[in-house]
Amino acid sequence: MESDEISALVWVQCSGVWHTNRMTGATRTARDRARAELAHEIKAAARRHLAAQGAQQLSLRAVARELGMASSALYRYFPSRDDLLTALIVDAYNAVGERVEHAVEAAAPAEHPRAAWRGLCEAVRSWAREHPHEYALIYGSPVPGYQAPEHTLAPFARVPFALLRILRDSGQDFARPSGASALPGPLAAQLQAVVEAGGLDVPPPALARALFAWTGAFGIVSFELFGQLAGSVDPADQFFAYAVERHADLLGLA
Amino acid sequence: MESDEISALVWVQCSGVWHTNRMTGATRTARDRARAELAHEIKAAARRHLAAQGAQQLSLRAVARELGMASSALYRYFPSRDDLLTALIVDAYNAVGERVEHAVEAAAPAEHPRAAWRGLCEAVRSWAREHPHEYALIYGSPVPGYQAPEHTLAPFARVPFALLRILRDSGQDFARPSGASALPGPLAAQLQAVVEAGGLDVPPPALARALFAWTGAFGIVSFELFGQLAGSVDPADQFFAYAVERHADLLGLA
DNA sequence: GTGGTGTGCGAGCGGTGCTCTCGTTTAGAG
DNA sequence: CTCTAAACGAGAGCACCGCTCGCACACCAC
Repeated sequence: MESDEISALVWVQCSGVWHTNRMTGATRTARDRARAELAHEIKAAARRHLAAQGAQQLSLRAVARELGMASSALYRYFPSRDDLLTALIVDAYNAVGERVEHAVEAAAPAEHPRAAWRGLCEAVRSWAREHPHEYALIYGSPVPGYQAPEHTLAPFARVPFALLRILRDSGQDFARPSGASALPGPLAAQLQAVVEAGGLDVPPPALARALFAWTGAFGIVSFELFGQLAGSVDPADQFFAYAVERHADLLGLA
Repeated sequence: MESDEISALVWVQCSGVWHTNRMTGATRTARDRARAELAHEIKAAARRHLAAQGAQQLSLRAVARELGMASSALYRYFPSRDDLLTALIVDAYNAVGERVEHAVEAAAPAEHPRAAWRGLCEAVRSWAREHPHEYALIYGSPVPGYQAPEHTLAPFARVPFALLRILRDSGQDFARPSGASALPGPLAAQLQAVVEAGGLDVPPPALARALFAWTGAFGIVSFELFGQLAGSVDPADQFFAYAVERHADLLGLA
């Protein structure tokens, strides 16, 4: 859920000062502890504002007011509004990732891969419905010109990696063509590059099915949260469950 | 593409003045013509800014500056920034809807339903990639607290309706169970209500498959545009084509 | 003509992100 | 222990934002 270490690292990188982090390892000075605590409080207040009104309305000045400090003091902790948002993005990725991993774990993925896939999907959707503004922050339209920093990559990848682990442990025989026709050449090559770059242990056809299921599930959740399903299947509980089963079929999960 | 009649109607409703529209029917006064022309120019300038920097950065004052007028004068035409954005949303829905309808039409949907579905998907994706900020405006995270006005519904429905027309004209025998198991009771009931409310002519199982394909295709386009596919299948041409074919299979399109 | 109405303009209000300066406090080196 | 450099919080200020209001001017129906 929290990722203060990562945020602290970001800040230290921004200010260009490294010795404070290197010095004694575990024991920190009082100032460092106060700094970490205040940064945590800033993020907590910002997260409250985010949950209440969305990223668009998140105002540094309002956060500073709530904390009883001058707005300019916030810039000692987050160099810009975008950096604060990035910290919240990382936290959100970790929150949904943790929720998903717990749900998958609880379903005993090796024995019941289909139940694990169901758990993954339900975890994503329930978290999204509980934190719609945080979901919109990470899966909605990005801030124009926003480029995700490198350290957001690992938290971002937790959900798709959980899906790939389910597939890997599902006991499928990936060598068999599994009835589906072979992938077109260019797609197979592209996916093979992904497999090698990411050190994955599923072959391209399974990766293609995983991407299909992943994008499909998130497509439904996004449409539901962003109001595109209003007037058709809203609430989407039943339709989402239906789609999850269809994807499970396509994934070959028993 | 344009929808100035609708926008004009909105404004007239907002100002509460109806006689100007009723008066002579076709012939308008010089003032009315100037008004419509200027409203059109405002939207055009706003669309340029939207395309250049996104909805977040769209500033009424900047639009006014570009048009050489005082910012307060804009409020004679659009009561608020949100109303201007709503006008752009309607235009965007109509733009993608028109593009999709042309693509479907060009594919002779009755004879080649699968090609029509391909055309629909490629039209959506190509329009989205050409107008990413406008796509984000309508399919990304909505402005917090934003409630779509009634008159946005018809433009919004053009794409899903095009898909339903393909299905209806595809010559499928909807009476046959088509191999798939029956829908769960609650989902069937929910979809039946949708069918009746919308006057649709496809049965619930086909509607479920249509929703599945619709949300799936847009899920991929959104993920691609919003950067979620960076590092895996980006650009997503090959994967998108693969997903379109899988959905075509599930839709039963020959 | 004349009065009502639509229109553009400028000033202004409260808000925003962000910068800079200034005094204070603190941590670590000598 | 002293001294210095760094970090800190506060405040003023800049440019910009959405939006409101009052005021002139131009138009149009009567």
